[in-house]
Amino acid sequence: MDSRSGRGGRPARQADIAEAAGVSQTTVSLVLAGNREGVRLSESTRQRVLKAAEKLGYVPDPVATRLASSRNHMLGVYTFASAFPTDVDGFYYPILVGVEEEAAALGQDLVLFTGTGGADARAHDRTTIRRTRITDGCLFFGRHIPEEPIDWLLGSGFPLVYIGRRDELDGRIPFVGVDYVTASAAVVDRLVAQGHRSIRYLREDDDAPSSTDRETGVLQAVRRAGLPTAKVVVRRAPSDVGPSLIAGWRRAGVTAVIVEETDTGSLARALFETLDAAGLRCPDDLSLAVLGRSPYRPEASGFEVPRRELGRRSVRLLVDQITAAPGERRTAQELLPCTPVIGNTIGPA
Amino acid sequence: MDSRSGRGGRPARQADIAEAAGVSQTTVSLVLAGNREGVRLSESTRQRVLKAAEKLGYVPDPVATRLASSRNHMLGVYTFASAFPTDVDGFYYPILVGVEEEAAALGQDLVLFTGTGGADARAHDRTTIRRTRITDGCLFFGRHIPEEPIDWLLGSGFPLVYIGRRDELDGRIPFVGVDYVTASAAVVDRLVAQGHRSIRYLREDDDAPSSTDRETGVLQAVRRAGLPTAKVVVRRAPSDVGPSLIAGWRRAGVTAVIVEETDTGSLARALFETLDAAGLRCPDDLSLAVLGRSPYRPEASGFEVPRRELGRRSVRLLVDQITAAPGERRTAQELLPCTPVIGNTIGPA
DNA sequence: CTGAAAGCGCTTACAG
DNA sequence: CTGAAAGCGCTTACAG
Repeated sequence: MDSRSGRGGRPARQADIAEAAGVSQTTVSLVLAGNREGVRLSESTRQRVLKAAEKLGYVPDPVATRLASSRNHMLGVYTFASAFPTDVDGFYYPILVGVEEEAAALGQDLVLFTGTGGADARAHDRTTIRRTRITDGCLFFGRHIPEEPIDWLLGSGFPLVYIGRRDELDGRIPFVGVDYVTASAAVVDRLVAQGHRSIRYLREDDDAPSSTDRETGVLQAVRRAGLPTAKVVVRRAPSDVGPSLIAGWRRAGVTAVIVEETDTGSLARALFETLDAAGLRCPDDLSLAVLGRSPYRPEASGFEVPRRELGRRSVRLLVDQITAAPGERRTAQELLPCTPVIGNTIGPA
Repeated sequence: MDSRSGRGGRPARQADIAEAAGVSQTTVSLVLAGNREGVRLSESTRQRVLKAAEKLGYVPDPVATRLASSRNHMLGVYTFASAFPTDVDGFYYPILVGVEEEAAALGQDLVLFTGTGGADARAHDRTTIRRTRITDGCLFFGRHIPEEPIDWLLGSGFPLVYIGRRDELDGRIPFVGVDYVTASAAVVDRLVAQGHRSIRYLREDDDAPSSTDRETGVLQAVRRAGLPTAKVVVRRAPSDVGPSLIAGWRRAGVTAVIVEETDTGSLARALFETLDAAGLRCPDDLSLAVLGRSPYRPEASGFEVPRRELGRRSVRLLVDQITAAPGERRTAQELLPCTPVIGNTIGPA
């Protein structure tokens, strides 16, 4: 049995222990903090304090601890995506799973910053973003990034890691990204090896790094194959993907189409639906490759983004940043390789 | 342009604003807190303070706010389940989605308490659980509940809501649960209406309320139908579900089997696999009903647990508890109805 | 080896 | 209408 609390039914504090053990509150703090170097306490005092703490059912107040010291073993997760990953089929969910796994493994709690009302109504301003400072460090993600508040956070020395490559702010943003360039080039290589000479790459009309990198990889490989790059890249909003686009390609002798699958997922989907509606089958009528795996056609050829690993590594990098001495903290940026997906939509030209 | 911070590059505090505006820090706090009743401030002071705050890019420190006051608009999520919902197919994920949606709608951030290392190694003791107090209130879930720390939290007046019905601690635990009794009885009614007279109910050998309630509903309906209840309930560990069990039922003339789908999901799965292995088809050879929807056989007849709604309502109840005056806070307990699933595994006896 | 004091950044009576 | 002071529960120099 224990008394379960300090005076008045509230949870016991260090002061209650101090009183019970006949020592100062400072001493209690010292004892409970464990063996900090340079501090020596008599064994008898230690025991008395420990016993009193046990008896009173003492548990440190995490809020006070955080205010007075610096670490609280909480990591933030903040998203600039239009929808927080509440969607079961969402692009972000596997990333979150990885984040959660690694956080648990490293003994960190997670704070999901969702509280600003509807995702759309949300202003990613400084006030909103500064709330992340309640944590030891924060993970950010989303296709686009508001530079000002991130700059501000970074400038204040707050540890953060972006999930996804970022080149804003003179490359000062630490991130764990995906090597879309290499993966995308490999897809083109595969098509070329199958004899395809007239290829189109359908991409979103939106310049997030993940899209830009895919395009870079595609063009690199096209050039390397000695093919003309002029008409390869086709920018389209999902709503502008229709029968006439496909018909035009076929007239031009196009034999393979590549499409990107991003966090919005709608462009690839629009293409699949248009192909289906036109009665075209892949790879019989046309070879198809997807840069990233689509839930609507998981068997398509292309590559898979290591989303879970992305989450895990981001957490590890963030914890590294938090742990590193502020002086020696360098901008850490890493890229993860994608896994090729053989699939069944690429055939000979 | 603004100076972005107080002196020395650190984020601005109220004291910095006070200095800049030539008022006291108290006044700054008063102004920024908005219109608290009984406090009147001259418009000119207000404006000066607001202007200075804006200029310095002031954002309140949530930790300090929480320590000094009581609310910080963060809700906790804590699980006693053996696995935190990191599993994509996990039972808990839809609940979490509901929690997140509603939290966002109500302007609350979410803290996921995952940080105690591996789920199994985790000791749900007071120290671990008290960390939830960093939030305004916390959601708990999992089949089993360690009474002592929950009692302790409850006793300290900390708002909490259990996701799932609970009758421990003399019914003092607020919860949002599922009406398994009614839903399970309805399933039996359906079987009886189809002429089934010899029914077996396969359940886990584990007494969580969700299992107990299903059994209660099943037995209620069996009794109501004037059928013997003696042999209806069969308790089995998933590993003990095999061909001999099924063979025995068939010899005994059993025409319908009901199985529960819980958060572990393994018992229903074991049954499906055994039926498949035995080459039995439902409803041709045997009618089958699942109490809860299984990802392994979503088309099975039975009912669907309103998991997303469970999450949403839990958040609402929790926020109600937080908002209510401590005195008038009553134990709030509610049960949600399940959605019947017609399915294709029930046929005439 | 131990304690008194200041401080983390706020809120909240309590005075004027 | 505004300010000085105490307090939330800790940690961390700084003295002894």
